Amino acid sequence: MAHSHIDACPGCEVPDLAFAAHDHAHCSADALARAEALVAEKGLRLTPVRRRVLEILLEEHRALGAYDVLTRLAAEGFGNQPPVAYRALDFLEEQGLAHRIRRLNAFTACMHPGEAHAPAFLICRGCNVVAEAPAAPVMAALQVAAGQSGFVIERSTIEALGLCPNCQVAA
Amino acid sequence: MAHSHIDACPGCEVPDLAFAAHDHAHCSADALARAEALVAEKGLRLTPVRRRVLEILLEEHRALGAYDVLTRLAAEGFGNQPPVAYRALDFLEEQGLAHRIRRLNAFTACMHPGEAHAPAFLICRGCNVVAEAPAAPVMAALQVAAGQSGFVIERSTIEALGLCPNCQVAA
DNA sequence: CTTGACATGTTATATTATAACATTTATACC
DNA sequence: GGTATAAATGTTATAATATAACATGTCAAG
Ligand SMILES: [Zn+2]
Ligand SMILES: [Zn+2]
Ligand SMILES: [Zn+2]
Ligand SMILES: [Zn+2]
Repeated sequence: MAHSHIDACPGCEVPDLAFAAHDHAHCSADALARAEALVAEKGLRLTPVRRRVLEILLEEHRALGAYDVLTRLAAEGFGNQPPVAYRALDFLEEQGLAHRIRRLNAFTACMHPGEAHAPAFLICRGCNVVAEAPAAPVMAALQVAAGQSGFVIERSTIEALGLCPNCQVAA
Repeated sequence: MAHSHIDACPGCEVPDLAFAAHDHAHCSADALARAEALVAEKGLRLTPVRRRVLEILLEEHRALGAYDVLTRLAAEGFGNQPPVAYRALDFLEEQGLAHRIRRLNAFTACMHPGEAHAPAFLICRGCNVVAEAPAAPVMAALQVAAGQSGFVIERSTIEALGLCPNCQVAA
């Protein structure tokens, strides 16, 4: 690889910078490479459909609906029925390579697959960009709130809707 | 009212106790009374459908799908088409009398309407109970995470899926 | 009592998601 | 290589969730 990914890497290691101008080709290529490594390591297969769906999601810091993905797949000669898209998306989500954004009924690529992370998302209603934010403190606070009633958290959904810096200026 | 609601009131003022045995008739009656007061104060109308939908949601600490609500309404002589349920649910949500649980595509009554609160939800996958948890610290942490990238939060979704104390024992 | 705003009823359709089964493709073993 | 096995994909059909658009009804103000 061209450089260390332990260090800051706009739009990739510091995903909040999804809102800022950055070398997105790098984001995308890097996430794909990590995904391939991760899947190989687990003895799983990043088949053509799965890989293509991931590439499509990686094109932008946005979330795509399953049917948007399906349209793209169909145009490229893959199956054109919903399960084709849903199965690939489900696989990617299970492997932590994509995330479901519940507020949007849509999916977005994970920009740092392999790193243990409980994701929190910032969704801009102006430009539709979706960014992953550092969620450890948020999760910790949620654990505390849950723990007070003896509730054990298994999965959590943390999504914030609002305006990114650019879109605040525009408004 | 029978007692002060500033003090602790299981299942109502301390909604995490939705998981515990409590006087739920009290929960329900109190939330409904508050809702009526709140709506009157705003010069809005808690019409028969809206009121009935709220009552239905208040029956249990669970979330109901719009079509579940619709079935109930239809059986009681209200309209039997989706907009009847969705409009009432949307009204209740806008007025803070009900909350949408995105993970479940369902709606749950707010157990302390009128109090300013950014809701966080604990969803038990064993018994399907949904509890509101104190979310201020969670929101604060999320604000910090968002603020670092200049993102301004307008609305947020915080939902945790897991097991309540009872269901942990059962498992 | 009429007007205007709000609420409800109704028809139709859009959007999102899954069940069930057939077919193909890749892997494991001989 | 050739078969058994598992995994993935394709396909048909349908379920579940949600909204657009317009007609009708209700209510309170003037
Ligand atoms: Zn990028
Ligand atoms: Zn934006
Ligand atoms: Zn209760
Ligand atoms: Zn439970």
